[in-house]
Amino acid sequence: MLDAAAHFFRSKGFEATSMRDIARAVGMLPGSLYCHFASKDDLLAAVYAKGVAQISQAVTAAVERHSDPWARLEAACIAHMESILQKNDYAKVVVRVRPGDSAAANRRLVQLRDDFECLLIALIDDLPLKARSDRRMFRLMLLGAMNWSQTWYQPNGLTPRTIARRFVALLRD
Amino acid sequence: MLDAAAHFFRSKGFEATSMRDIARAVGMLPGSLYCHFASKDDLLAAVYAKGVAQISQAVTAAVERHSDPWARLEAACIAHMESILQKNDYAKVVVRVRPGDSAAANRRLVQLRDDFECLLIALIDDLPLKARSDRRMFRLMLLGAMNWSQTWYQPNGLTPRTIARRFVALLRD
DNA sequence: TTGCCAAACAAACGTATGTTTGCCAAATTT
DNA sequence: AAATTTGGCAAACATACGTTTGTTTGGCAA
Repeated sequence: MLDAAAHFFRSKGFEATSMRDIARAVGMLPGSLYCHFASKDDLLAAVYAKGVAQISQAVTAAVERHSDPWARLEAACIAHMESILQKNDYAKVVVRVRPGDSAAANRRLVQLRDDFECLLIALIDDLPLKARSDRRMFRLMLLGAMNWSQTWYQPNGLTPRTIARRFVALLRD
Repeated sequence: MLDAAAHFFRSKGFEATSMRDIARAVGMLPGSLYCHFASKDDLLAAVYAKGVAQISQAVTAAVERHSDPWARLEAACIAHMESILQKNDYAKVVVRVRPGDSAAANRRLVQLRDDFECLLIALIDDLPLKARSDRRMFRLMLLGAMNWSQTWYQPNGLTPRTIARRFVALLRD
């Protein structure tokens, strides 16, 4: 059920996905979904949480393999890009669905996103930048560029890995 | 009617906005909207076109006041950011609504977006970058960072103008 | 064998959706 | 002054929505 929900949320968006879509995909009747989730918003929250967890996990695992601050940031970006562009639907939902799309689950979704962003903040804090550099702006620029890539990315073009590398390179040089 | 539609499309999204919402806002009955627009998708296309036109207009006007390539790009970014963050609802809809949200109007919306992006392409082509630089990546990074700012921007924080300047500065230095 | 419980079914709930129809008054054209 | 277009009203259309209800089923523990 989570898989089906993630699939539709990421491909059609939250509002455009109906409980009937999900039920049909898993071979159940619409009402049966409510044995497992109290509401559509709850279902979204579950998918969203799993998505954030997967991104966080991929990023932390990638970061641990490096010690140089720039290498760690690059590894994080590669992991992030691969997660939201090709890995699976859960991570994609996190970028595609706005927390505000579900008034009921809004707070939980924002909280999940914020938790994840702490990872990036720490990585950028470790960077040897000029004293004047605006690290917050650095983060917002990088994360924005990455997340927006879901809009234009095509599987037959550049790989998520090289896109991530070039983004980091553009900021480093 | 366009104003009301733009307002709801930008604040609630396309799917979550009903024709009744728009009709109520302009003091008409739902059916009366169809005297002016053949469908909800047509209404979106009209709003979207006006939004793209406003951004393009603001950007070209700003660019004309400068001759230095970097100054021109910065002016363009400032105009873009002010358009999509504070000016009016039409421009905001262009960033908020995905062309795919309306299957019927998809092609027209994508076309409009592409037309606008040509402006940025030309500006970046004029930049004195190292020969190896990936200008396409440069553009996607900058545009992505700017468009995504709609997610985190708060009116009481940094102004769109300074955000744009810092984005450009991060890429130049 | 009994009792229980979770999970799913079958069917409907009330409401909201985009859209269509027939009509009418005011404005515009002839 | 007559004819015609325009723009909106009133009401309904058919469908889709998230959710609830009462009931049935399979499996497990006492």
